[in-house]
Amino acid sequence: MITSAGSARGQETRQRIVDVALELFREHGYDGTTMRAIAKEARVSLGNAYYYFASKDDLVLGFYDQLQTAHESLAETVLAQETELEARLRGVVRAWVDEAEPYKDFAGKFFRNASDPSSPLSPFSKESSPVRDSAIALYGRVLDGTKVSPLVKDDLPELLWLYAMGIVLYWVHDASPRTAKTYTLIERSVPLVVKLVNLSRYRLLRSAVEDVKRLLTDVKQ
Amino acid sequence: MITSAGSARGQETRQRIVDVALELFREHGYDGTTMRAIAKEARVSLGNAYYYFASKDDLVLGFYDQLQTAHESLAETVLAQETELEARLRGVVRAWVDEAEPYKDFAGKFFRNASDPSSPLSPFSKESSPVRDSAIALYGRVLDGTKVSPLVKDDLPELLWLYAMGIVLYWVHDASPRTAKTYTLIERSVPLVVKLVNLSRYRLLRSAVEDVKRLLTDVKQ
DNA sequence: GTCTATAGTGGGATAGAC
DNA sequence: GTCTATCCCACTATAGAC
Repeated sequence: MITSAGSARGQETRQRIVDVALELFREHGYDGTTMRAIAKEARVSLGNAYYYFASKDDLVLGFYDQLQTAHESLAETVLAQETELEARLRGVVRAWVDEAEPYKDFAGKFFRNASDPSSPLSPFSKESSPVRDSAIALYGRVLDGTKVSPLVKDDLPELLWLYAMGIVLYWVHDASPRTAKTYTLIERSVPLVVKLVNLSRYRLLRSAVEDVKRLLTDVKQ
Repeated sequence: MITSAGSARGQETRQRIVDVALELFREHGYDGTTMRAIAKEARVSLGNAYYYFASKDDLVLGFYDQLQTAHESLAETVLAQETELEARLRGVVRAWVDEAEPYKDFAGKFFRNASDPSSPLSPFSKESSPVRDSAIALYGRVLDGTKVSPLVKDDLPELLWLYAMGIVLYWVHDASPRTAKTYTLIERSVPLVVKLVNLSRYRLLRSAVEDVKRLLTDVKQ
């Protein structure tokens, strides 16, 4: 969330606006939905809608937030069942695609803004850092109970999140029926990622791993 | 360019609009530049500007086109001098960053366009735009005269281009002074990429290479 | 702090005459 | 190909109610 708590009534209004917005987005697309229509449908004044959301784009952050929460709870059921890194990672990434499916049609519009660095919607922006942090934390939990070289354990959550962002990027552009190709990509790439992670155990690759780690610290913004 | 030729006078008007737009974008940023201001400065009516460019974003595509051409010619001088894969790749990628530098402030807006799946310019879209093809071809020329395993030679141009897209993605979000961090990233990652390419020579990794190749063919849109 | 109502402004985009 | 006139809508401003 962007704003701090507020009263119960405020939270309710806020939620109602997000809900209505998502419904209308799904129905008429992002551009086809006006702030006036959202306000009307949510039974608030236009000004009041802007009281809660600084801009139309800002509403999308509410969507991110909701999606993240839904993903988290779906992911937890996966993590409760699976113990192998491969199954855990695949399950969690798949859960995101499952969860986001109904919004596929207008996700492109969001992503368009999200890839603008000056937009608060950018996954790398300051504004989305709470969402980002909890997403990264989720990929940290993917590693729970698995055997991972301590050499990379600290960096892995962020790297796995980055990998998942790559999947999202692909998904947004995936026009195959029911995004079948995205599922194929996950199926095929997760084992590769896991192999790579396991390789980091070997002495032989220690210097290469150190190289990558140094690259990351130097280059992290 | 998007539209076909048109008359000489039309081409002139069109070019004038692009030139003015780039100048104003650089001066006041993308959002700070209105279509009205562009039209006025280019001495055409607002409607006439829209005759040539379907949208404000569309104007940015003119910029992309111009940048691509400039990059290619700068890259050629690099390729004429260097013979080692590492130096060639580093030089070509650096050339892009050098060339794009003056436009850094509003380059994000361009990137936004490119990552819109519904945009024909989307670098990941099926209908390969000529610009994308010539960019990939450029990374093919990076390999000229270098020793690369025939197992990967066919896929490498596209993969190197993908790597370069990753650098661009980073650059767009890079807020360090004179994008120093992007240059660091190039400096550190190019050797890793080259090492990886050289590793593909070894029998030991043949199955892994085949895995990746199969992944690519299955997942290519 | 939450909300209404209303009246703007600015700028992207379009229609249709010439 | 070029214009003028207009539309639409995100967003702002303001003044006040509870």
